[in-house]
Amino acid sequence: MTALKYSKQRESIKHYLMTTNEHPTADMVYMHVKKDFPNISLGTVYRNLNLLTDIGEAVKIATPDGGDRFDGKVEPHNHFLCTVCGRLLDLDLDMKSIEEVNRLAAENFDGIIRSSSTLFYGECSDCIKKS
Amino acid sequence: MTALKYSKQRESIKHYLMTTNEHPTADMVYMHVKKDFPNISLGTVYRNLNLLTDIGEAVKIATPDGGDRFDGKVEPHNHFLCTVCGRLLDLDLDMKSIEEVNRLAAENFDGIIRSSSTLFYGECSDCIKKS
DNA sequence: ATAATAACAGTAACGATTACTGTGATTAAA
DNA sequence: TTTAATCACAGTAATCGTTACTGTTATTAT
Repeated sequence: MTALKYSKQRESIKHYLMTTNEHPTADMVYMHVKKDFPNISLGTVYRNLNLLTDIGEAVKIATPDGGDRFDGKVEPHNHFLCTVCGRLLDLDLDMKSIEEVNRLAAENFDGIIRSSSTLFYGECSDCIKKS
Repeated sequence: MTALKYSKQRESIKHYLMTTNEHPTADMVYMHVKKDFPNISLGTVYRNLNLLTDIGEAVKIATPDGGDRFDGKVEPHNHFLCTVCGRLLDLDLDMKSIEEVNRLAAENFDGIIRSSSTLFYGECSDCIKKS
């Protein structure tokens, strides 16, 4: 209900999220945005990341190894976590497949499924080359 | 490499994980096991949960809302997080569907996919009834 | 311009998790 | 079945990611 007020800092955070595919942690966002706003506060980064997530302009990705990652790509898609190097990569399934999974899941389930997020595990191409 | 030594505490933690479907947090495990071992340490719970996870006798589930959950059911299956009440429930897809998803994902992906974990979001049946 | 207030920087507090330390339990070997 | 080695423990301190607080600054509506 409270009006949303513009800020350069939020603009910068959002721009970074939308132009990177690094799936940065809050701290990575902080370090990056610091280049343009040397005295930005980490709290500001967290507040804006959560704000952007709440209004649907960013996505929060939980991983079993430490802090959350953020993504400026809000269209439904999935992620791959390399168990060797720890990198988080985009993994696009076409919408049909995603919807199909949700439909299959709904068959044996006694509630309403609104969305889903799949995290795939394995070895990324870079780590395969090195081994 | 270092030998694994038996302990009643680990036994109890593992037993609880295997017989509940609550997907407890570390703290919930702590409070439960405390009934049998009143002076067990929370550190012991964490150490053993991680140990069990490492040796494949438990699974750690990351959720975007706070602490990790643990599951003694290690066969591949997925989970549903109710966005209303916050409960985490099992959601079984048959193996065929899971494998199919992994196969579909592998088609557009340049690495090896070993496993996947899908978190579904929506409203559980209890919360639907109440609304 | 002015007033109202959202957003900020800086910092303190918090909750979840891990690391450390000295003690006790389990295991393998004598 | 003692002994010796060491893993696991309880208890506590430290760390890490995140959120909350406070006084100041920037944005917006009047």
